[in-house]
Amino acid sequence: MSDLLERLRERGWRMTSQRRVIAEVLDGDHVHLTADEVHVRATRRLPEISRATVYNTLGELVSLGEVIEVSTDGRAKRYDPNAHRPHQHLVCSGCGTVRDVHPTGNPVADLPAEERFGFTVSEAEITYRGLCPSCT
Amino acid sequence: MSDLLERLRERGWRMTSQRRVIAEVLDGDHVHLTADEVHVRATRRLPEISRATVYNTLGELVSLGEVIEVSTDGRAKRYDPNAHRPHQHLVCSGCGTVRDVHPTGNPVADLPAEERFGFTVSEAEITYRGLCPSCT
DNA sequence: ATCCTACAATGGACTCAGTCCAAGTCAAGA
DNA sequence: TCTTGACTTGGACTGAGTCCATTGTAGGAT
Repeated sequence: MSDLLERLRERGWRMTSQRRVIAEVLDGDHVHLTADEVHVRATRRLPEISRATVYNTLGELVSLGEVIEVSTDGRAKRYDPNAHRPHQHLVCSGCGTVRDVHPTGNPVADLPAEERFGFTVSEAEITYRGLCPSCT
Repeated sequence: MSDLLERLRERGWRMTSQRRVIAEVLDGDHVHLTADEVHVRATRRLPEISRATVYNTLGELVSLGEVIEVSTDGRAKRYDPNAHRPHQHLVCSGCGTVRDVHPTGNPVADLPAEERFGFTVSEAEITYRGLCPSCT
């Protein structure tokens, strides 16, 4: 994740302790935290960080393309730092766990022209649902 | 949609004017209204219908499997009465218009075993995004 | 036709996720 | 080390949805 900090600095981001902590919290694979979870974890390292800053920073990371916003359940949005390798999501209907997955094929190609209603289709977002080993 | 009312009556639904109006509002193809939009339209026919009733009724229709809940944008959920023919959604990134679409192939099959993390995968929900003819 | 009652509707308070803003703070270039 | 504009803060606010005590009523029983 330090390469993330590097990239951000190169783009002229002012590096504050808040932003550093948020970037650290988002480090790892299969990380899909809500803004609130990010806030809780960030607070453990930097007690006075505010909710507004967490929302601001996550929003910036999303517009910079460094983090992806995922809504798997219609409730709080989740933030996925694995933005540089295209992937889809597998969600457990029992406990809500989310995993990054890589289906075969090109999903957009599976939508025939006569089903496109004249749209220019650029992207397909897939949410697989099922039960994880411990919820089965 | 009268067949919907029929099915509901058979399942022992008490038929009230509120429920009838909500079912009528949801009639049609490519209908993807938010709860609030349903409420506004229902109010035109039955001025004193309450928000709570709209939410209750939509929730019941969803648990009965007569309506599908769709969250295309992480904001308000949308309600799709086309529940008896499996389909996916194509959303315009410009204006938010939603169309029901039918991709070829079986999306669940495109997720290889080694990408399933031991989950029992039962379903795949696809959101295609792009620009509609008038937003292009 | 009327009565009964369990199921349904109501509206207002409440929660949860997220946004907005005016005021204070501070990173980093001069 | 000074300066300044970008960043942070907390609290008020919004939008979507839930909860609940009270009131109303569909539809079976009489």
